[in-house]
Amino acid sequence: MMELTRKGEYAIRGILYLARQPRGQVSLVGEIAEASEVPKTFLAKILQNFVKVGLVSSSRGTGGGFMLARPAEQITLREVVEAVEGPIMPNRCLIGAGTCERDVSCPVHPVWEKVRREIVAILDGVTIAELARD
Amino acid sequence: MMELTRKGEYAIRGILYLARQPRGQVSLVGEIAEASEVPKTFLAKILQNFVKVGLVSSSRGTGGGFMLARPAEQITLREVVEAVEGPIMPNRCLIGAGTCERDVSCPVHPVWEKVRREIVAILDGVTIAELARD
DNA sequence: GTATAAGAGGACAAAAAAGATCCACAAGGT
DNA sequence: ACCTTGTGGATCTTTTTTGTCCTCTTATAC
Repeated sequence: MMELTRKGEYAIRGILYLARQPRGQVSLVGEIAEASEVPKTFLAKILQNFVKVGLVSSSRGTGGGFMLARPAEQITLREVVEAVEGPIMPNRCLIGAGTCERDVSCPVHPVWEKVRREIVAILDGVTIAELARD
Repeated sequence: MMELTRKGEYAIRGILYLARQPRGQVSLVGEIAEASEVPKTFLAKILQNFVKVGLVSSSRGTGGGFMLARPAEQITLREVVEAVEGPIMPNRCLIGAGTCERDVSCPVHPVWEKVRREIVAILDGVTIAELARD
């Protein structure tokens, strides 16, 4: 239960690689993939997610590649995880058959909400910079 | 990411049904399934899990069925979830390709450990009795 | 002791999600 | 033009989730 997927793991590995490069240095998918031991084509998709949410910037053609779009100190672990896994959402909720659209008559709803907030708080409190300096 | 499965939801619904029955009253799978809107055969499996970990007791034959093995006040949400989903484990860990058997050289490990502890603490703090009284 | 009424356990099937790959295309550099 | 590198879509495989079925065991009732 409640497990980070491979995609999430790969995402973290990938962004840590970028965070460890000298400022302004671009890296190629292949290079990141090899160093992080992540399947190259899969990592390419992950990097696209990063670009889409503005965590990473990319450029094409010769001399192109990827680099962080902001300093690693300003990227939280939560952003990285959510970029590839979507919003943290431990519930989906129960009781009766209802889709449980917001608490009404669902006793467990508040518990999951609390869990969500805690996880978010923890992940928001960790920056990629901290993690990158091992 | 980090989502409770249907099985977990069904498990909670099922045990809440049992918790709402008068002390000593046994319930049939079919009855619990219908009231909780859970597929009967699937619920049967879930109840087996409960029996295996000692949360619920069962008896066969005429007049048989299921009932809580202990008062609902002494059953935590965590026990229910773990009975069907296994231990709460948000990581599986990263960095390099290693299986990451315990922290050595894995910067994110402590973060997942913290997440795990928080979730466990929250779920341990909620009893089925509380949830059952709606 | 035979019929009946449960749950137990295993095998299996369908559907969904995760994990991974490929290819045609776009954009930038030489 | 041609090469290099990312983009986006389609597709494929594997694993996990979700769900069913069938046979066996245990217990009660007649």
